[in-house]
Formats: sequence, C-alpha cells, structure tokens
Amino acid sequence: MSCSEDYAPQLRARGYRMTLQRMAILHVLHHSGKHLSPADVYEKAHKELPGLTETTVYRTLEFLAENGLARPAHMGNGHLVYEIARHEHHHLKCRNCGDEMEVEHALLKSMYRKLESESGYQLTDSHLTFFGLCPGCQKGD
Amino acid sequence: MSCSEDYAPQLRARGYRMTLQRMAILHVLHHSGKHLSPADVYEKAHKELPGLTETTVYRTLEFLAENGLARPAHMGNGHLVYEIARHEHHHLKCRNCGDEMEVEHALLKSMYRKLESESGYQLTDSHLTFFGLCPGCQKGD
DNA sequence: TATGTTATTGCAAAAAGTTGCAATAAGGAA
DNA sequence: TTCCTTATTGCAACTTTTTGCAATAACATA
Repeated sequence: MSCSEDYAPQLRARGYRMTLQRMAILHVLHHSGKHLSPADVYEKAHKELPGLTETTVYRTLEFLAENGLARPAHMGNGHLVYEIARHEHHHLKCRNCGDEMEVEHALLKSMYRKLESESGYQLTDSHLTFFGLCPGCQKGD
Repeated sequence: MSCSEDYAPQLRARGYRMTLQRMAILHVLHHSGKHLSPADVYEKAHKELPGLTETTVYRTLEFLAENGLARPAHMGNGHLVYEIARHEHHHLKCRNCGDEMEVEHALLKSMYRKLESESGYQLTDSHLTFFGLCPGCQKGD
C-alpha cells in the first residue's frame, strides 16, 4: 500500500480527504500503469481493502478524474476506462487486432492552437481516441 | 415516416435489411439533426412505432454507427449519444455553460497525416471531443 | 405471388452504472 | 489527545445497457 507518490497533499490542498478507499484505488491504478475498467479496479482494489464497494469505485474514479489524478479514456465501445495521470496523451487503437498505442499530446499542439483561434474557445482538455489499422494488420488484410 | 433520404439501398448493398424499427430510428435521427441519447431516441421512435423496444434501439444505434449511417459521440460523462451521419466533424463543448459547437474535420487533416506517418497506422476514424471555455464564459469567470 | 433462408426483433434475465440518505471517519482546532 | 465539522462511504433501490434465444418478418428466388 505504499506508492512512491504521495497523493494526499494534492487532495488536502483542494479541501478533500485521503481515505483508505482512495489509497487502494490509486495504488491499483498506479501499479497497473495501463487502462482499467471500473470492474477491473474494483476487483483488484477489493483484494487490498475487502470492505470496498463498487459504488465507491465508480464515484472515486470520477472524483480522481475531476481532480487530475486519473485520466478517463474511451475505448470505442462507449465505456470509460481509467489510468493514473501521467503526461498528457491520447490513444490510437487498431480496429482489427485491438492493439493500442499512445499518441503524444505534443503532436496535437499546433492543431490545438488552430482550433483555439478559429473557435474563440480556450481549450482545457479533450477526449481523443483514434482508430485505424496497425502496420501488421494493413498487410494481413 | 418519409425522409427525403432513402437509406434502404445502403443497407441492402451490404446484405442487411431495412425494417420498420430501423426506419423509425433513422427518421428520428434525421429529423432531430442533433445528438440524441439512446433514451431520447427510444422515447421519440416509440411514438412512431409503439412496439419498439429499448433493446432494439441500443442494438440499432450501434448497428447504424458501424455502417456509417449514424455517428456516435462522447459528451464527457462517459455515455454515448448519436446523430445522423452527415459530413465528418467533431465536437467542442464548454465546460462551464455546456454550449457546444462543431469542429470541421478539415481542421484536423494535417494532424491526421502527421499521426499516420509517425505511427505507421492507417487511420480510419476517431472519437474526438474537445473541452474548453467558450468566449462568453471566459469573460464571466 | 408464394416460398425459403436468415437477418432482425422482442422478451426476460443479467450486468453495469447511478442516486439518496443515514452512518462513518478524516483531519483541523481546542 | 479529544472533540467537532463535514467529506466520504456503504447500503439499498433504481436506471441504463447488454446478452441469449426463440419467434418473426425482410426480401431474393422461383
């Protein structure tokens, strides 16, 4: 239960509290490193903290996302998955084999600026998932 | 029940069938012109075709999306909404007032190409939603 | 126009996700 | 350390979405 990161100060600074439930969930996200569905998170975190409920998992994941400690992502089927917040990035997924890679946010910077100037909006964040065929599946098919 | 568009040939060409249920749902999407949740679609389409079930609405929306007649979009809360397929576009939504505007796909073309060349993927489609503050809310806050 | 094949639907049951509210516990102040 | 405030949790009920399967109805063919 001891991550190198200590997330508690980030929460306290915003007037929120660190709880055993949040710790367990952050721990799971932090150590898995990849996308997890709410059910995945529940399954793993529940082992560390038996009393934990699914309700709390859903609420906590949303809470962590709102506060920048976790990132939600859409993976094509309309359901959300979550991962621990690291550098800002997006996802590119193969429609054929399901393989998935990260897209650096830097790649989108100029498009972001163009979008801001054309729309007048000040962009804060985005949910971007790209789909295509990975190099391997382009040959095979 | 008579849209100007006749979607049946598009389905038949792919070996699928046009049914009363699909007609009702397409009609609703076509005439609303905006995003509708599955529940919205059910409510409206059910008036036109009383026997229609929610199961069919969910399945049909997914089916229409797979076949390019409808477009799914994520609107931030993790739930999908659908609209009739017109020109390819994305969405930009204000985090403060909820106002929403379309983003032309053309704006992303060059980024798309860059992404293709860097990743080796051949892009097919994407689910993109941008969030930010609209011009009005930038002043107010 | 009648017939056969099979894509599609409705039903019922299950799974996934949400909500309201009373009980609990984090953590600042005494 | 104890007390107090209130953010957070668990529970139970509810809504939304998914799934398997038998019955139905499109529509190509004769």
